[in-house]
Amino acid sequence: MPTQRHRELPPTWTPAEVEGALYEQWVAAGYFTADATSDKPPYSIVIPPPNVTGSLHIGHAFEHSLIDALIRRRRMQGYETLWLPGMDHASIAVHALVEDELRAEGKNRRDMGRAAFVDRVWQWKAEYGGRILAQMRRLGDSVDWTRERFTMDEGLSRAVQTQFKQLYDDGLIYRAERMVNWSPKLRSGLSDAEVVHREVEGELVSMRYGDGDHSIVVATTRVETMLGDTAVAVHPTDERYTHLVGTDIELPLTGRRIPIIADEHVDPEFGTGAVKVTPAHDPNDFEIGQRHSLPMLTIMDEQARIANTGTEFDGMDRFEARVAIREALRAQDRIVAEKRPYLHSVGHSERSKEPIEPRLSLQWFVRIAPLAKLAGDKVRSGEVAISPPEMAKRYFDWVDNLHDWCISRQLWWGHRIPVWYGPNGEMVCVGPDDEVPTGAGWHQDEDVLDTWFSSGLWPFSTMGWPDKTDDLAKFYPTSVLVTGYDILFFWVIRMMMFGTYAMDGVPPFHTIALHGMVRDKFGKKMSKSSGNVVDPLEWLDEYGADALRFTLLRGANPGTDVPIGEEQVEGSRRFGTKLWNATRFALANGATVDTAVPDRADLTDADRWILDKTDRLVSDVDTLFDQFEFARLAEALYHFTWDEFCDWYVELAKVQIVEGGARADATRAVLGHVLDTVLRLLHPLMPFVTERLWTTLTGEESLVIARWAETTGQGADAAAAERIEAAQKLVTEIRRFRSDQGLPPTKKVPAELSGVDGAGLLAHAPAVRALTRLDEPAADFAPTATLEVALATGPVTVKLDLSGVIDVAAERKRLAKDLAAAEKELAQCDAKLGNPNFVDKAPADVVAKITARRETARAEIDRLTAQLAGLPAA
RNA sequence: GGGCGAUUAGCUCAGUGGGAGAGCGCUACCUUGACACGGUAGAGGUCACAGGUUCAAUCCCUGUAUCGCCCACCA
Repeated sequence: MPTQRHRELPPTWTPAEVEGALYEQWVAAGYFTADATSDKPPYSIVIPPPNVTGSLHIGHAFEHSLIDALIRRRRMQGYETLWLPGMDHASIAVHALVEDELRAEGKNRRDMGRAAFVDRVWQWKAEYGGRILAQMRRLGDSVDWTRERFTMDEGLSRAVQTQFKQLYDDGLIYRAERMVNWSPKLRSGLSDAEVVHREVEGELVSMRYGDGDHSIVVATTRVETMLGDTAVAVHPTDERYTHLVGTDIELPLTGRRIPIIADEHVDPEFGTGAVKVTPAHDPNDFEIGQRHSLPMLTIMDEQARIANTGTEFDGMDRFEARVAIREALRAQDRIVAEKRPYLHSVGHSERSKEPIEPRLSLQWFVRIAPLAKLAGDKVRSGEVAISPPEMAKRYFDWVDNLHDWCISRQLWWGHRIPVWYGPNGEMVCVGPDDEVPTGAGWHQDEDVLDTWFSSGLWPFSTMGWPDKTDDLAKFYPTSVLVTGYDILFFWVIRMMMFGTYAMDGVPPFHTIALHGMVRDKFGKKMSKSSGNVVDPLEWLDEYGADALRFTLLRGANPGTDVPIGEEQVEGSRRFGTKLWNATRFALANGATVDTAVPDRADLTDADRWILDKTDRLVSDVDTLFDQFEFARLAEALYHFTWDEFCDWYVELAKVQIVEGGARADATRAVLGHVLDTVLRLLHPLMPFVTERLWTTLTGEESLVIARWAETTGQGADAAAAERIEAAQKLVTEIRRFRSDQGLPPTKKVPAELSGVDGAGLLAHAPAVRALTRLDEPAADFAPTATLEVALATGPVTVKLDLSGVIDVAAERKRLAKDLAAAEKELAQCDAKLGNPNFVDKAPADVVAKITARRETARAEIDRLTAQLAGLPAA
């Protein structure tokens, strides 16, 4: 820890050198674990899980940059903070990874046994946790990952069991035979959210049931399901089929007879207007089946092979059977039409990729309606805020349209459903403290719970719930959830429902802050197939954590995606370099925080101007932080540092320091104060480089535990600011003239300034001369060129001795351009002011402003015209 | 099929009912005592298109086109 002041910085910096072992020092010093006693409210953030691959994903680098910035600021403000690391479904994903690993090794987990499997999972987790830890540290994440609960499974099981039992006892969990999304590969049911729909080229086959007059044509994309048909449905008002409704028809290949029924669901416009009904293998048909009490024939086993139909097709895979049955029907001359390829949307398993098969099975469900209402109302009432607010619409879309949630999974790992079945059909839901029924014939349900069931408990299970812990009392509900909009449905809604339900109606967050996804530099989605995926570890090596973090934050507009490319990271590193060099300059010139900034009376215009800008920066950054406007606050800091502080104040300060004495001392104090402030403000965004610069500047222990920046309360000096802006304009105009005249920037030119006093810039003349390389006129001064500049505070004339002929053409071009601009301005103003409606209806201040602009434009035109006329003929 | 969002400089994106912005890229000049990972100056845009509201529209409304995202059980 730097305990004594080292006032010099090396002339160059490398991020790696600066970052070095800083993080380890912070951890060792206990900065991240110190349990501050504070009068401020506690501040907690729920964070999503790291990537399941165990390496830092760019999306997580992004998310953690946001979260860490929020946390660091709050800590500097004196809040007691807590991260709730989101390791839950990552942890469960580890199970899946291990399972994949075993499969690759050709091992069967059932042979291996549950205990050995779990051992393997632990091994994996240890390695995985270590990797994540190392990477988050490199990023500078100030979460105390050493407190990470890789061993939390036990506590989580208790929470899961408690919640299940409570829901069960309240009648919100039920078991039912329902149509579920079935993955034949995983041999498990899936929730709606785990199913992705994709356009595929299938076939639409029309086939004739029955014979002669008593026949009907139906179409399907899944011919094989016809074996399970138990009806044909038509629309009740469809006159083509009225005579058939109520009769039976022969179902080919099976010898069964099925009824023709009328149901509103059928669209008479589509196809033939007749639909085959397979209640056990199609969600719509299931509903029709229920309405009409149709038999529900399951014709496939859990691997989607045809089974129990008593036909030759038994044992065939569904896709095999699709062809075989189609051909069998063709042989009977029943195929009426075929459309191939037929583009339609088919649900696929997100994890195992194959088409899902709707399947009738006995599953556990959560009754969603009452929970969803709770979750929706909390946002509707404003108790929970969503940022950006536009995203609330999407939230309501979801929450208001949820179906009951199938929570049972036929997987091998996960939290098992805490229900026991007895030998005589008993069914007992067991709470965490209940006796497990023993004795012959008792067994636990084999299914496990959907990952999102336990994830939904995250904001409070991590704090020790169901026990009434101190953490829970202090940090629940959490201050903010920071997560991507892509996970709104999966995770956020479930946490909202479960949190509100389990915690006596108190929703789990005050604010849900949604961010977008990281895209490549062209705004395209990153994907392995496009080859545009970036590895944040490479950028971390090349440019450092500060540059990576700043880049990500700078792109983070609430709720929108973040394009990021190497050029931007380079730019961020350049910003770090700029900050480094500016601080180095300031220190070399004695910038200090040891002496207070003098009273306004002893400050120059430039001092007052930059101090006011600094104050405004502090309040702007605070406001933007509160609104999660990371991009804008990063931009504000970048702009202030580079364009206001470095480009102007530092240049003006050089002149003031040369002056020496009290003026120089005051300047050193101002430089010190501004840098101190801006480093504090930048710390949450670029923790390493700011730490190094700030400790050098102040000699204090660490910026991590420093107080957040505050305003001076000096207030603005509008007149000083106006003079500075006038001086800036004067400087820019002179530089422009010099550039147009082809004068090298470094060449010193004798010049006479007049009108400076009248423009209130007398005190700034030395600075103007220094910034424009204009020397005082000597005795033999013989001006060859004249430049007139109209400033808000008055006109200034600059006469220069160019010791030669001026470039008249360039000068004419410049003046002509200015003249054209002024004329355009005048025309616009005239048009407005010539319109009586404008003068009558526009607000007085607007009219006054336009009038003033017209006068300025007129004066400019007169001046420029005269100057042009005064130029020697070309 | 439904919903949402976008369309602003070569690229990626901010922004506002009254004078078009940033970063990168580009042009010219400059190794000036913090910084060439730099400085200075500059070029570049009928703010997608068509209507409407308004004294005034890039901004508000309607429609069109293109793109993107989310949702959806049409056989």
